[in-house]
Amino acid sequence: MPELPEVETTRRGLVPFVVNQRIATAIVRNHSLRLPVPRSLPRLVAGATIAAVGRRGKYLLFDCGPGTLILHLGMSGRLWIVDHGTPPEPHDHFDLVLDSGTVVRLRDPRRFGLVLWGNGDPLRHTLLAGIGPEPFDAAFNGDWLYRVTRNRTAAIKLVLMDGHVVAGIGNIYANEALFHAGVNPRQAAQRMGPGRCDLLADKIRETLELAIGAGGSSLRDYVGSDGVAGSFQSQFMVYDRAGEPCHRCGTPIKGIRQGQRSTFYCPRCQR
DNA sequence: CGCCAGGCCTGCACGC
DNA sequence: TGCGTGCAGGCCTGGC
Repeated sequence: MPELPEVETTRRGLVPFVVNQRIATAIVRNHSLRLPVPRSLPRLVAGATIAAVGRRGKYLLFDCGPGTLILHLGMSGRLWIVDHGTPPEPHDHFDLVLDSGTVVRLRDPRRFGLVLWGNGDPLRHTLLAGIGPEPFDAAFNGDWLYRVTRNRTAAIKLVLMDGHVVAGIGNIYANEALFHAGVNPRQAAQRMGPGRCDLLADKIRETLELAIGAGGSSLRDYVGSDGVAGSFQSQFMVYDRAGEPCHRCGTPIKGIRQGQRSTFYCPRCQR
């Protein structure tokens, strides 16, 4: 599901509908997400005005003044805008009802998502405190990547997907960024030299930027909050292309398993 | 039927 | 004894 580009697309789609809007109430139809939705949530958000919608990694942060509504879309979560009175469908677990008559609705069939409340600085919340630098932050660069990969014997792809190393990169964009950097996903992280770390950091940013520009990738469940499907999947170079010819050199794309996840790469372009 | 799917936390075993 | 590390398992539904 949604990785950084999809969450960022969602965030941008929500902003015009929710910023400076007052929350009338919240409706929790199913408390059993990856962690229980707090029983007190409706009481906490009712009457608050949403000052901003932020993002940290794949977490969405609704700034409600003294506290923050924290949402994570998990694997199959989708957040979008419906009119007040729109009947909920199966897996519509959570509504944020605004005074304006707009409803922010969470649908998440697999229920790996999260709806939480954070008091004070949301970045100090246990689940957010340890997240690595944002890819578009100055703190994320080749130097950082070089530093955090020292002594890491794990494959570079697994390290990229570790949220403590860099925020927001999941399976799709790890695969895609490694292709664009010409790095073999099985490469031991510690064997990446400074030059390759620089290149990889650049390609991560580039890949994510392009995906955000395309409104993210629409696979299975994901559609942007404006209801418009993203189109970046048409630009996938390797993801889900096992056996198909590399767009650059024609060599069949390889599909392997790493850490119980699917990896795709071009054995010729990625060394 | 079994396997796979965009995430990520926890717990365990291991080596230093 | 403690740490970093790296796996496996778990949470769920739906599609093939």
